[in-house]
Amino acid sequence: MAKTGADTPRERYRAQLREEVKQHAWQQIATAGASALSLNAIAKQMGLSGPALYRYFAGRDELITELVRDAYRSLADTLAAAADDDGADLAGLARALRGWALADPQRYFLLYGTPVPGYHAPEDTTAIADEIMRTLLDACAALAPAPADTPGTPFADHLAAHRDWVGDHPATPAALHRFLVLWTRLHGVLSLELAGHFTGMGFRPELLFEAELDGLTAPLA
Amino acid sequence: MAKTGADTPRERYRAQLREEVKQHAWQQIATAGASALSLNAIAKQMGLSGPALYRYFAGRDELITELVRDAYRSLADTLAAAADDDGADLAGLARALRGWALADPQRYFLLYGTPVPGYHAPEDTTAIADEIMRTLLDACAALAPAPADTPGTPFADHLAAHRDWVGDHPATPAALHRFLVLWTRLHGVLSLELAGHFTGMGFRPELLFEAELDGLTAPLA
DNA sequence: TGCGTTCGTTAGAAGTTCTAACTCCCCGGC
DNA sequence: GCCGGGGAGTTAGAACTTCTAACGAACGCA
Repeated sequence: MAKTGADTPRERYRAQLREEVKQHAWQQIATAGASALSLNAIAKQMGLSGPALYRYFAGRDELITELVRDAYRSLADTLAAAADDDGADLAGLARALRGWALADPQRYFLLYGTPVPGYHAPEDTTAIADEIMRTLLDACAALAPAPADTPGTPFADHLAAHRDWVGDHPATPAALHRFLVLWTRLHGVLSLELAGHFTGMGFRPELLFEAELDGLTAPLA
Repeated sequence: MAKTGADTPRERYRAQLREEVKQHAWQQIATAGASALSLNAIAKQMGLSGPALYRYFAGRDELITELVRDAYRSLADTLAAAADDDGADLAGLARALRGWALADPQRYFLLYGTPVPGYHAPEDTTAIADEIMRTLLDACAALAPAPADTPGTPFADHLAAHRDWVGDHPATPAALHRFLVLWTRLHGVLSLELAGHFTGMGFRPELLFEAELDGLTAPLA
């Protein structure tokens, strides 16, 4: 291997301290949001003084990038585990996504919330994001094994002509459409719920989530 | 009237300067996001020096609250105009919402994006938000005039028992369900599109939006 | 014309990110 | 076993931010 990481004791210490910083950062993000993340405050919490952390992170942006990477990784692993457990069952995946989002709303928002205008995610983080998409797409493709004879929706026809983004995935246009609908509908319910737009309305958001899920396992309208 | 506002020339000047500050703030938000909003930078742009703006806004939070209020007002007016033009046509309302969001994505995110953890919207802004919801709910209620005989979805049954939030609106549980589905699905597509999660995928997001809209005018699954 | 309100200013406190320079100690080679 | 290099942590400081306080000056109303 090229860079195993934990070679010398110094590198081990370095990795450990980086991990500790990230732990404090998550705690801070969960309580005050990503925009309120302060390297200074983290340093003070750890008993260090200000600029010490700049030995470990080039700046606030690199720390956030690292957090984004970890969050994507966590979600990808969670969904992969759910796919293994339930045999790529779509409802199981959706509920795993919901559980993951509810466990730490700010972490979900860090990935799928309001983007920071200047910030561009590095290549490797988008690769993990693609992995997440592929897990969901697999489940959609497995749901309707052979709908090649059905004509598909008009939007599916459009997708058939623009499927570069799926690479060599053997999903049918109908499966692609189902995946996009799955993604956007679940995100719609989840993000509004996490943002608190349903509070005070009295009804239970999880029932809306389940209702949307029921519609997604049935044929699309 | 109690406070007409533009009484004395001083008050007129005051209102005008407040408006000018907000204009610069929107410009700044559109390019760098809401979290990067700087009163100092706005003052410099206007040829004033730092603390001068504190005569007009108690602080950053009050400015943001004012912007939120204006954004809600703008969206409410846009939807109301669309409802008048198209006779409360649901598709027309949805397209008006989409157009409004695309015109200034950061403005949409300010209302429906990642919430600021510490911030709580004042009473009057939530009142305008309710007005927006009511416009959409009206269109949903008008779409299916008398479906009282149909049993409705399981989630609609749940809504029938928890409809305090609609006040005295005469919408059926099915209409409530349709409204929530409309809102969450449109927000799902819109927010992911505005956040750039579809860029690089090649397909046209507006077709996905229209496809979801087609499903919403038909009976729910 | 004069007085008071309000405006805009500068000064300054407390916070942030981040750079620069300095000390100190630990680890590895000899 | 020692001794030098490099990494760790420190303080100082620049350039920002929000926001308060105190000051002069200008404007408007009576």
